[in-house]
This record gives sequence, C-alpha cells and structure tokens, in this order.
Amino acid sequence: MKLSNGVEWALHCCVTLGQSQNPVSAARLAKLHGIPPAYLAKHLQALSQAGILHSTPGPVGGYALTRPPARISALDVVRAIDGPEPTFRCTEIRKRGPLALPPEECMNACAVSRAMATADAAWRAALEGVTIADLTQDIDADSSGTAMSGVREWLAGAG
Amino acid sequence: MKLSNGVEWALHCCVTLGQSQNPVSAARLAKLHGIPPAYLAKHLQALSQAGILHSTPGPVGGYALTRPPARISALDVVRAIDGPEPTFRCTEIRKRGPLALPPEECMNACAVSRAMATADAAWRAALEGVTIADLTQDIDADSSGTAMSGVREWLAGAG
DNA sequence: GGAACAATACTCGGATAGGCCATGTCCGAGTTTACCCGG
DNA sequence: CCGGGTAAACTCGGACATGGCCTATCCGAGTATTGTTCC
Repeated sequence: MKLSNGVEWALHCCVTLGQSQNPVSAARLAKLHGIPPAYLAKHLQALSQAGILHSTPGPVGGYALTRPPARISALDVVRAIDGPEPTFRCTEIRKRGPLALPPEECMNACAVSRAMATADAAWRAALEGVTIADLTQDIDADSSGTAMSGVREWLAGAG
Repeated sequence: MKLSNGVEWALHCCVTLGQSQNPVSAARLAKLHGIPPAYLAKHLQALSQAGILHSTPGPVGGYALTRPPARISALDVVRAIDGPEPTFRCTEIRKRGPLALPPEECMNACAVSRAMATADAAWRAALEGVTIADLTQDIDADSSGTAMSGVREWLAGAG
C-alpha cells in the first residue's frame, strides 16, 4: 500500500496558496517546489474538481483556495488526490468456496472488513483533525517564522 | 491508495489455521476460500517469511500458526503481506526549489510528513489492537457459533 | 515377522509472464491583457 | 486624447505514452509416506 506522492505536493501547494491573495499558476507552484509542472497540473486539476481550489484562466490566472486554510483538512486533500475509495476492499470471501454463506446471512459486513474499516476510520479521523492552517503554523514554527515570509516574498517577486 | 487484497485472504487463512491442530496445505486453504491456489501460495510464503506461519514439507505438510491466535495482530499480517514501509513517503520537498532549506534545518521531519505519520500510527494502532482471536470470535458471533465448527468439520474431512 | 531400502507422491519455494494503475507528458479551448488604429 | 477592435500570450482542461507494482502462474528442490525386499 503506497500513497500517491501527489498528496504531498498537493498539501504543500495548499499551504503555499494560503499565503497568497492572488491566484498562482501551476507553473510557478511547480518551480517553487522543484517538481514537474505538467504532472503537478494534473493533481491541481483534481483539487479543483474537488472544490478545494478555484481556477481562473488568463494571463494573471491560476489557482486559489476556495476556503480559508483553517477550513481545509488534510483528509479533503487526500480524498481529492487519491480518491474516495477506502483502502480496504472486501471481496466477500464468505460467499465463495464450499462453506459459502447464503446472502441472507451477509447483510452486515464481515468481521475482517469491519476491523479494516475501523482502522481506516481512525486514519481518516487523524487526517481530518489536521487543517492546512495547522500545517502552515507548524512549518513556520520549524523555521522560526522565516519560511512563510520567504514564500510570500517569493510569490510577490518575479520568480 | 489501495491495499492488496492478499491481506484479506491472509487474515481469513490465519483465522482458519487457528482452528486446526494439524498443518493445512495451501491448496486446501485455497479450495476452502474459493481463491487461486498458486497466488495464495505466494502470500502464504510471505507470512512464513515474516514468522507468522511455520511451513512443513511433505505429504502431510502445510502451514500452521507459530503463535496462538491471540498473539497475532492484524497489523502483523498486514505488514507481512503489504510490506513494512509506511503509506506516506516524504520526498523532502523542502530541499528542492529556489527556497530549498539547508540540510542542517531538516534534521526533524517536516510538518506534512509528521501529520501523515501520525495518521499512519493511528491506523496501525487500530490494526494492532485486533488479534486473530478477536476476528475468530467475531466471525463466530456473526454466524451464531456455526462458522468455526463448520470450518473444523471441513478441515477434518477429506475436502 | 521385523527392519532397512528404494520408489513415490505430495509439499513448499523461488523464478517467470500479463494487466492495471500511477507517473509523466503533450497539445487544444478559453480568457485576459496589451497594442494598434480610427475618430 | 479616447474608445473600440484585434492580435497575442498566458492560463487551465482533458487526451495521450511509459514504467512499476500487483495479479496470476509454473516448475524444481525437498521430505514423509508406503510398498517391497531381504534377513
């Protein structure tokens, strides 16, 4: 099980976009983070379709957050990039083989599926408790308050 | 992010093996669950290498649990099948781009990586809290106590 | 009858193809900007 | 000098190749059984 690394890019991009009042193009975001522009565009597209970002075309267009960073959770970003499907997909082993259960006894999920779903819920709850604003604050704290000001300065400049 | 469905098979097989005092071959486990025998063998091999199962060759050989079901957690099975790597792999975006941080400021993990690691820890903790014995009991409860006795009967028979 | 030996059948183990999704890239549709021309 | 029109440049959006991992499978190495043969 490996999480798409696009999630990491998307989270960093959301943190960056929270520092800008104007839209920022995919090309500039890619240059700032040192990642492939075309591929990042694909993920930003997904964030736009999920309603997290708002895209504006044109020369001064780009992407901007639709909500304040405090109202965007890491789970929102993960679901937008990686898809809403749960990590575990039950294939209903109960209904196969010589001891297959009849469908009327399979109304509720099997115990294995329930255990995996519980773990998945715990994972999602942890992600839901972290917002883009939290990440921004933590990153700033790690750099003694210089990281975000540097980002704002870079965004204001020509790049 | 999708979890290998081999995890589901491995969990069910561990529950089944907990009901048998004698080794059970991969072919019989596959037939009981209605899954491809050769592919299941690959996963059972992984469980054997992880120290969860003990394999005995020969005509009456097969796989058996190395520990009581109460001492085998779902996390052990997941790690054996899916690998020990965490779901999120930080690519150190901080060190890339025009605002790259110097390595001496990257001693601790970045905030994004920490948040994902926390969620991963929650997921693993939930899996670690569930044992094969718990799953066995839950499955039996779902079927009003008939599932495990049926499995034991089938294993005792010719199959 | 008992024991040793050889043949056998069954088991696991690793090495080997195929399919699907994530990765990486590209070009076209749409829009804002800037410039140029006319009044 | 000012307004309208046009051309251009820049943006996003979806469609198009490529690689790696999961899926699926096979055959060879090793061992307990079993039958046979000899003492």
